[in-house]
Amino acid sequence: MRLSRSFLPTLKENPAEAQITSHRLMLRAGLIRQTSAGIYAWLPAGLKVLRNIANIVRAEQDAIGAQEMLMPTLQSSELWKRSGRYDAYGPEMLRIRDRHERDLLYGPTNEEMVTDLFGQVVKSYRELPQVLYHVQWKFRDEVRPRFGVMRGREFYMKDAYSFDVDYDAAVDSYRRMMLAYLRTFQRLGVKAIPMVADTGPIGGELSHEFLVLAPTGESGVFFDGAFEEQDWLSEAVDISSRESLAKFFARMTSFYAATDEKHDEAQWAKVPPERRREGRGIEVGHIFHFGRKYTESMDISVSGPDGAPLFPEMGSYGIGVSRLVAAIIEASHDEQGIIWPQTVAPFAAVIINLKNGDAQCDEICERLYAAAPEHLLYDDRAERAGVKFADADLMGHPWQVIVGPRGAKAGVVEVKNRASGERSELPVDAVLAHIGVGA
RNA sequence: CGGAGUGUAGCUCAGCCUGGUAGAGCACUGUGUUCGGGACGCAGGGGCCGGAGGUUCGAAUCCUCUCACUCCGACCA
Repeated sequence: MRLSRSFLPTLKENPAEAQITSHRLMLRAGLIRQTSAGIYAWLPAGLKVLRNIANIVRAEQDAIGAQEMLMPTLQSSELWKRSGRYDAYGPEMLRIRDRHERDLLYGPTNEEMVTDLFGQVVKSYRELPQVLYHVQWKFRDEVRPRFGVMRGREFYMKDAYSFDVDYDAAVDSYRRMMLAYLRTFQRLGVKAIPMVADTGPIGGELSHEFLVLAPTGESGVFFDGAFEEQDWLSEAVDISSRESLAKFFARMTSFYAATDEKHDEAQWAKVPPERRREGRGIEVGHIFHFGRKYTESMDISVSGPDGAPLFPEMGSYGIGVSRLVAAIIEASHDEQGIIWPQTVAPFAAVIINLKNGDAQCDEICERLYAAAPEHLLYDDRAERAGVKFADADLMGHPWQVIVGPRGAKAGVVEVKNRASGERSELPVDAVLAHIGVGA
């Protein structure tokens, strides 16, 4: 993308309505614009981030055998009346009436819909397990939306639903999902710690929340520092083996981790002092098993081995994709702006042309940019160097490729790493390999 | 939903108390100088002062209603 032609409105000043860092930076870096209270338009760069996150989430869901589908945002009230939640949900649910006076709602979640669809299709226990997910916009009419997309009313979320033949199989599904989540967050470049959670109004036994560590988090967290050392991406787990899943889960849960609400001083005392970590966290994911709550209340069954109706055991698993954009920024920024992890950054690098119109600078920039225009932002604006540097830092591209007349004469450019601040001079031909872009 | 506030140029804000032809900085357009960390000069463009009523010779300013947004609290992926 050429910055001179882009719809990427960076702001020098802080918008008055933005209170927290991530909200300020998202507005200033041109990622979002508010259109109503708690409702945001995602501008091109913001959308790229949202998609990058969602695609990593998808890859890890697919890897454990979950199948992506897409359910609508608007749902019929009938489904919710069947589960009894139409009346139970309260004013957080946005209720809509169509021209035929039929009651609809903008979905805050999809248990009812997915269970109904499942029941229409799956007729035998032999077809289990099934894990279905989608990434879709949801709406909860928060009394008081705030903190930008962190607590918006409309939000983008991945939610998955598992259907299993019995409790033990449901636990397997739960553990597979746990592994997928650990891998997802690791790939997203954030530290997200699973904490035992309340099962809340939905009920159930197995439940974990994932909290991204950030100083501005809303919950206090206590956890074993050994967690930070784990590499879940190379963890060898055979997801088709109950034994292997159990072993992985036992190891994972052997590390202490709890929010302040669930904190247990006695257990905490057993963690070696040098490994005790206290901090704050932002909830970005939640997994839980809730059994037959919906299959029974909605009367959705399959034929069991003995021919009798069998009500599948369910679990549901959410990741707040839009909230993650803000959470990642809360966890990764400095005075100058955002510091994107490479995997989610809207652009892998920005090419800063320090002297537009200089034949050598232009030529080098164009050559570099042509290698991967979709992954590179080319700052070809007729701005002064300081403006370009400031915007580059603000937008948080992992790499800055700085092309100035001095280096151009010698055939070198400067490469700056946004996270470490490290700078190095490289021959033009070595740049793309260095930053991991292009062929 | 209780309490408190704010709506004036694209952004940040002044002007309102004490009514009298709408302002600043940044941004934008033209131009010249400048040019590796948010430059400077000159010349410009841009506002139904959130909306509707009212008071008044005259309303951004006073009064009433309304809409929107923000903050504090209770609530929350």
